[in-house]
Amino acid sequence: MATSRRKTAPGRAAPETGPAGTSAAGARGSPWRASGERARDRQIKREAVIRAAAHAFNHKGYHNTSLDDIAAALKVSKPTVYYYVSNKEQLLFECFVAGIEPIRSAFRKVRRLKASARVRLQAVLGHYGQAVASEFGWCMVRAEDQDLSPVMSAHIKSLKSEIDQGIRRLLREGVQDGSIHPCDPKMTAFALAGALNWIAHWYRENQSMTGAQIAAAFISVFENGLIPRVSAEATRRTGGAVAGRARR
Amino acid sequence: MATSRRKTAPGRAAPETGPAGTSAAGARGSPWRASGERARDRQIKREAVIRAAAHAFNHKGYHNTSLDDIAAALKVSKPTVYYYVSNKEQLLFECFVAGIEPIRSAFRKVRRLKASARVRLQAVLGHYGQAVASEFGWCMVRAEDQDLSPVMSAHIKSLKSEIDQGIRRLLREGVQDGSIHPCDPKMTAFALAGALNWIAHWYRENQSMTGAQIAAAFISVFENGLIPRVSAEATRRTGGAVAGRARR
DNA sequence: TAGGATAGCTACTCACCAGTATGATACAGC
DNA sequence: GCTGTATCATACTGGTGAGTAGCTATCCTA
Repeated sequence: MATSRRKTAPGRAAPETGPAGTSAAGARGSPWRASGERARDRQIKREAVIRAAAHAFNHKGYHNTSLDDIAAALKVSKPTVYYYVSNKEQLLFECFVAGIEPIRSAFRKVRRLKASARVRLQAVLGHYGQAVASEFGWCMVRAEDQDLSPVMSAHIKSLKSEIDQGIRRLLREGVQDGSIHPCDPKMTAFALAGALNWIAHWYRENQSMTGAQIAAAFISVFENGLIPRVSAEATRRTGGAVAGRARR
Repeated sequence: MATSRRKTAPGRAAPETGPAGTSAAGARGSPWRASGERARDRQIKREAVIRAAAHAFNHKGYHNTSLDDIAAALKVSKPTVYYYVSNKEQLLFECFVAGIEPIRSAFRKVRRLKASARVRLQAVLGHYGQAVASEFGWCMVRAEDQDLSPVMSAHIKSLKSEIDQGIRRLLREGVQDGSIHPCDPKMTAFALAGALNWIAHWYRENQSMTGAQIAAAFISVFENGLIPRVSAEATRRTGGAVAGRARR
């Protein structure tokens, strides 16, 4: 607790979150090429550290993973890990960001689509499910406020909220354009996200289904609902643009 | 790791799981009444310990809660806590059991019902949701294999699996009796349980909705599905016993 | 009223682990 | 070859927290 923030190494201002966009000087044969290569090397190694951390957190949990474990997995020593990230918390945060980024990008992509809200939601949920089933899914889903400093916690909360609000918006739009059955957007968003988030608890690689397949199966459940449909096929084929005045 | 199990106090053979069944001699005015009262006292205190642990785990997480914290909350010292439970892991396990028991009991109750499988499932899920939103919900849902010894882990897994299988069975029965839309029972059970489990992540007491209300809202989402229903009301009123031959 | 069980406390031990001080090596640029 | 910076290791510190040793007090039974 009490967030013992350190002075983040005086010299090189740590790259922090950003993907350190190839720090100028590309690799076009210039005399600086070597230094550019170094920077790229560093970035690659940094990502390896984050990936190793995600893997370890995934399998043993955040608290049961020591930085020595992560270092050992990379066959380096602990200070080497600290050379690439400033502390354990930041490591979790980076994993979180790596996990959530694909979802944010899915929202952006979908925004350009000219389909019914339900179809757009479907696309987003598909990416969501895949992200949760990815290596970073666990970190994304399980990054607990409890384990993080207030600053990190707030940052993560806002990112999560962004996703939540995006889903709610699609739901509202769907109810309006008649492609989604009238519902409470808040509760429905919680139910959808919850089901998908939970994948991180039981899914492990090498399972019989891929993340995409699971997401598809879940979406089918969400869309149809438990109550039998008199004519599921017919309703399906209308592509969502059905009469939206279902009840009163 | 490596489970540094200690030798579990030689003297008093810890009560372990059993509810310490009122050690003979009831409480019917006999000279042993006092001792019976003592046993009851002990049981009450033990339950208070478990409840305090659940509360602390709930708010701060398992790893961020020390037994000193729990002791402090009860205004006793740490060894006193150890007087009632043998270790921290067992504490988590007891919380888990307390959380999952209502769900098991819901299955038992429902078994006697003479309704369609969907209605029975609905009842189970209602209790499930309420259990997850209870004080023990967090412990039930978040008891991680990673944090427990292999024995505990196996025990918990089997209890969880029992619930999962129960839901799948109701789904299969529902598809057969026509009260549930044809679906993959495994994936559907994962989706349903996942959505409900996730409640433990966001729900806190003093929220605007009660556990029962949330469960009801979720069930409505599950039942209707996202695709609009041509005649939701009509389908609803049939109480589930609709023509089961929806699609081939 | 002695003796044993019950219930609780203070004050420890011991292991683990995040994070660091310090120094060694490799390599780039001069 | 010389100097500064990047990269990594060994070996430490300091704090935290699970679990315990051993003592005290109280209550029950004989």
